[in-house]
Amino acid sequence: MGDRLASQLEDFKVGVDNVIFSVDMTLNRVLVLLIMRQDTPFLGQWSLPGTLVRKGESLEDAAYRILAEKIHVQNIYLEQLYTFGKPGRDPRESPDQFGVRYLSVSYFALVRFEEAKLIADGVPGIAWYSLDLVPQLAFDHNEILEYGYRRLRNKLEYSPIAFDVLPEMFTLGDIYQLYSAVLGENFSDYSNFRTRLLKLGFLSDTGIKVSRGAGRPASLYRFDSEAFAPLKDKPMVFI
Amino acid sequence: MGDRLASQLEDFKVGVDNVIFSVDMTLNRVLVLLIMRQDTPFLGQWSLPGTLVRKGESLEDAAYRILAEKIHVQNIYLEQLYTFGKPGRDPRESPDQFGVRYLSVSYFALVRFEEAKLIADGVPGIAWYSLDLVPQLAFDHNEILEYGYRRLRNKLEYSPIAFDVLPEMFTLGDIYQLYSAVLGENFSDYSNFRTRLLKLGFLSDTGIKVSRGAGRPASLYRFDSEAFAPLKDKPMVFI
DNA sequence: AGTTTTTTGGTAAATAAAACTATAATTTAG
DNA sequence: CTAAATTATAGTTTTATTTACCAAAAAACT
Repeated sequence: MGDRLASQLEDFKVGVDNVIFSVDMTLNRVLVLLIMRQDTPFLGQWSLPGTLVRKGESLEDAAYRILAEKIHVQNIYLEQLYTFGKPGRDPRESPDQFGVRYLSVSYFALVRFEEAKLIADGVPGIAWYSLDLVPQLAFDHNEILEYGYRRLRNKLEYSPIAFDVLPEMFTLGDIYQLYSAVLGENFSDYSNFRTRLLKLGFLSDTGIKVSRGAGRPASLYRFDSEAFAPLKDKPMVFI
Repeated sequence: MGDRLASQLEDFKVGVDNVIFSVDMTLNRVLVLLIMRQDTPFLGQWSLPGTLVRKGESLEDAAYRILAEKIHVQNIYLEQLYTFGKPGRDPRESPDQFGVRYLSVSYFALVRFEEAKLIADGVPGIAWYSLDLVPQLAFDHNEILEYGYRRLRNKLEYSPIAFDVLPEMFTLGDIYQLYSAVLGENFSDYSNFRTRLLKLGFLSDTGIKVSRGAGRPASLYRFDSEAFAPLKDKPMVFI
């Protein structure tokens, strides 16, 4: 930083776009939250929920603001994803509208499906889309979503983010289902997956048994954040 | 994106700051490139090499422009690191200078020390700093550097970035030295490190032997990018 | 009542990681 | 010039982990 010729510099508006994932355990689908745009450009088209950063607002604050505007939910996992800034990525950057660029700082978020109540106020549409049914999105949002999905897959392998989309209590089969849905079928043997997971030492058995259709009833487990805390920085493998 | 009240929105200048790492194999030190600032704010203080993004320039282009301005070098590894945008991170964001924010998109770069010729034109200072001797930097650059160093350590474990800082030809001992310098002493047994590395299958022995002081001469190896290409997306462990 | 389904708790074989040993080829010290 | 020290290389052995597979338990389904 420190160019002399201010006239050469670009002026930016900075947007924050969120890739908000969730999982519907009953239908076993990975979901992403989409908003139907009510403004030009791309009016009426589906897009990632986003906003332009306001005065005095940090990027993360802006990301949380969108989240709070669109869904009522307790637990939110949020981390920065990537920054997209290719010239021309936003049609508002028309050459006649002299020297305004639109940057998008994207954030990656996870919420629990059952806890998340969508807020439809003021937007013509808001919906959880199954990942395989996502339509053509506004701007470069398909690319951003793709980036977010890659992050989701990667982090599932070495980080306990699954427990931010799973319900508070879950069966080991639920976790396996989630991993299968994201990482593809037969990514690992179920029995081995179970033992590996339990050996990590931060899943506590509540003792409560639930029957889901046929088969022996399963134990409900809970993520024990106190048991996890000291392991936070140790490398661990989930798959 | 799509706020109605344009007056609430912040106007940004966007900067790109590079965390450029290298390694001096003879002294076995990890190095980062620093620039002495010739402009206010922080005039005369050391900082990461950066620039403000120009009209029509992509973020990555800006990152490459800095690199090209500061060092002559063939091979460059470059990837986006993180975006820093907390209000007040740049003193030029004074409340009187109405509503201008400074965002920094940081990039992570690796170059080969012997091949990299520093270009001191127009700056009062440019230097490779050993990581343990880095002074207080301008802006939030110490934080950015810390972030970059974490990325360096992480990527060394599962990605072949070592070969972007090592010379074209290197001994297995060189790699071990590099890993020791970054990851700390005795991170692994040398003998086991060797066999693990060779088993990955993309280091080719040139047959050339070199003597570095005492001891049996070592074979020079070379990173075989063709042998690596098909393994690119397979998970692999270096340490 | 018997079959199917799912959870659960295992074992055995294959692989990989960690610890360790020995030898080769050089430089350095005496 | 020779012995000692040093570093590279090539193993082996032991231990731990991963993978593949098996079987009983506890429920639903037919």
